[in-house]
Amino acid sequence: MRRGRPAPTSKDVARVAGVSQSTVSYVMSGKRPISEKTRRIVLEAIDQLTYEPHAGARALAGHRTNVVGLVVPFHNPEAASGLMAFAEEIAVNARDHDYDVLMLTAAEGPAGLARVQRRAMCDAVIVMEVATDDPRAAMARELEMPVIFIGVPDDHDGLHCIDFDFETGALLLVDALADAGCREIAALGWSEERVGLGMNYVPRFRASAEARAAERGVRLRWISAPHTRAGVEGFLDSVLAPAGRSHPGLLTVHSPHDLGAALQQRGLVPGRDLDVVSLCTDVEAEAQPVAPTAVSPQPRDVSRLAMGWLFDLLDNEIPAELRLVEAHLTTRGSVRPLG
Amino acid sequence: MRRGRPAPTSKDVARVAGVSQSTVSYVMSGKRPISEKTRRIVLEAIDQLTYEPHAGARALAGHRTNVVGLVVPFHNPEAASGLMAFAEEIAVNARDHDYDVLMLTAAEGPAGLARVQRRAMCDAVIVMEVATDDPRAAMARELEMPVIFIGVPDDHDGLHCIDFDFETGALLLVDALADAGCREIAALGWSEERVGLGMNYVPRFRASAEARAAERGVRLRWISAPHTRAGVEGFLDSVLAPAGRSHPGLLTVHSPHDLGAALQQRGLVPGRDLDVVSLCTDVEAEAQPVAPTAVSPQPRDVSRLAMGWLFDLLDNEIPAELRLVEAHLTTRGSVRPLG
DNA sequence: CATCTGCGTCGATGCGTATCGACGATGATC
DNA sequence: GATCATCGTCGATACGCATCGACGCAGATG
Repeated sequence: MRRGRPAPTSKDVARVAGVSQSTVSYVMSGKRPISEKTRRIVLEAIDQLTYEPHAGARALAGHRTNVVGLVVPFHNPEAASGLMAFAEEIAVNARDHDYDVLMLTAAEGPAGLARVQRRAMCDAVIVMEVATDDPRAAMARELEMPVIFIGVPDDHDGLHCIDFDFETGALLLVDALADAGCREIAALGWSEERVGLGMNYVPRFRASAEARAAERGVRLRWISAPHTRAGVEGFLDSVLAPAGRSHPGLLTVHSPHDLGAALQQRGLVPGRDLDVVSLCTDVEAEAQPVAPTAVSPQPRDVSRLAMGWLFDLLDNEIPAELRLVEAHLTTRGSVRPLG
Repeated sequence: MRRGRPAPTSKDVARVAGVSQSTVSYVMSGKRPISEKTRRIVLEAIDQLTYEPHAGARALAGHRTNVVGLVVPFHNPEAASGLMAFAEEIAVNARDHDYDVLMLTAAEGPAGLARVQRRAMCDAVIVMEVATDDPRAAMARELEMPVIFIGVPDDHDGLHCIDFDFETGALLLVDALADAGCREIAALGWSEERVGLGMNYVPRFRASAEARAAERGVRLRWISAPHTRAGVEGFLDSVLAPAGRSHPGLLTVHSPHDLGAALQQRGLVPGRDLDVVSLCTDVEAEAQPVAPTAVSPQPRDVSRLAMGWLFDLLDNEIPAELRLVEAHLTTRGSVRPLG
């Protein structure tokens, strides 16, 4: 950390290039035609001085910050790895468009959105982990800048929402087990703690799974248990108690690490002694002793699409809409082939 | 998202309050004495208009952005939960000082630091996961704004570095085992992948552990194995092969989840059949079947101290220095009491 | 009563960029 | 050869705030 010369300004560039400051500006923005010769001279001067425009001045004059706000949910070690992947994808996409990312915390609530708007700190905001009854929804409707919600509030009228297609994901998972001949499915859902946060995808996933199970004539039981070792053991006890009965299948959310261990200890191998499918990321799945056939709520896909949408919104007026990210089943052999 | 009136400016506040714009500015900054009466009138106007200063204009005129850059390392699912805790603490501390956080990715490298400096996007930067031979070190020395490194490059002359005191942590862990009467310690270190990234704490921790082991007359073996189920099994095989020998102790880094399961499967209970200590966060420790006595590389403490230091640096010229965060041993009963 | 000292406020200016209107030069058109 | 559109560039201005110098007014001092 040392004192150096002040950063070069566009005026400096203009002087070096022998043109006016406004010409430098037009070279950078391309908003007016510039002769090839002038353009080259200016670009050379920019290069030579390693000039970069002052972000504050640019925001002041141009009413654009080239920054997107990202409201990150904290206190969630369970999904931390997914969140990091999400944030990384956001950041990388932003840089590709010469945008930066301002990290905001969910702790600020709706007021945080109002703040960044009034202070003109960013051009748009992405809000992660939106709850069914999220107070930020009302605020988002009032804002003058685009807001994209990851997740779907009950009343999402007038909001730009995007989420993984948990409903189709549920269908795929139930079908995978039903196709293998399962007559009963035991499901280990999200932890109570997560459910309490009111995430919309919880009931959506569940309702969809139940509907499809009913269609297929399969009995589906949701078993409430914490994702701890003890919780998993309890889950297995209650599922496997009527042993050797009618071909049970397991459906788990987040593929708790202890489940693999608990099965192993009981000498049960998924794909041999029982069928297991999971809703979890590929990383989570591969970490299991026997990687489960699974649907992944593609965090990277969601954020990439969200960013694409966002940049579109910055330039064009697009009506509010709910977008879903396609669900795919990845077969990994934790389900017995039929017959 | 709707069109509304333009955001109020300090001039609007001045008009409402019946004072000049500069008076409004001085009320907000406190850099000149203001009578209590005027102050109240102005604050009321600010409140009434829900005025907030334009960040760009403020940065342009005041040469201060009230933003800190945070360079986040990605591609690290292993430590994702620790990183999130770290980032959260940074963000919360920043907001306490009316600062915001700009999220930068390590992918930009040293150029990223130069960029935010020249564009005047933040007043200081925190760099996470600094490697032994980090190219950002040289860049940091050239920058005119404070840079705090989390981690210690080999040549950290002229740099502000802070890190957990891994050396003392190693002493505490080795002592815990030696005090329990262990004559041999098998250590499972960081994954090869992590070591390849050149993190300074890896050799520091290891050398310190070895030195203390030698002092205590304990044999310390580092065993290289991936943190997978198979890797852990191999580790245990090579450690426990000469069964019932001379009271072996296990020292693990990051407390791989599979270790607890593998021990359980072999019918071995830490604190009864063998001694286990770990270098891992409290969250990781509590997630184990038998929570190990451990030293936690307090991510929250490190980031809190880093932010305190940073705000100090913004106001005062402080010579470069290496600061270490105190290590503590948390006893959890995975080590047999002596005798 | 004249002078001095602070305190509290105002006006003016600058920060670096984007953008608008103006204008000279160039080539096309009749 | 005169007229006209088009292209490329310039100068001036606005953006919203922080800061500096100036100034008026109070009370204190001789």
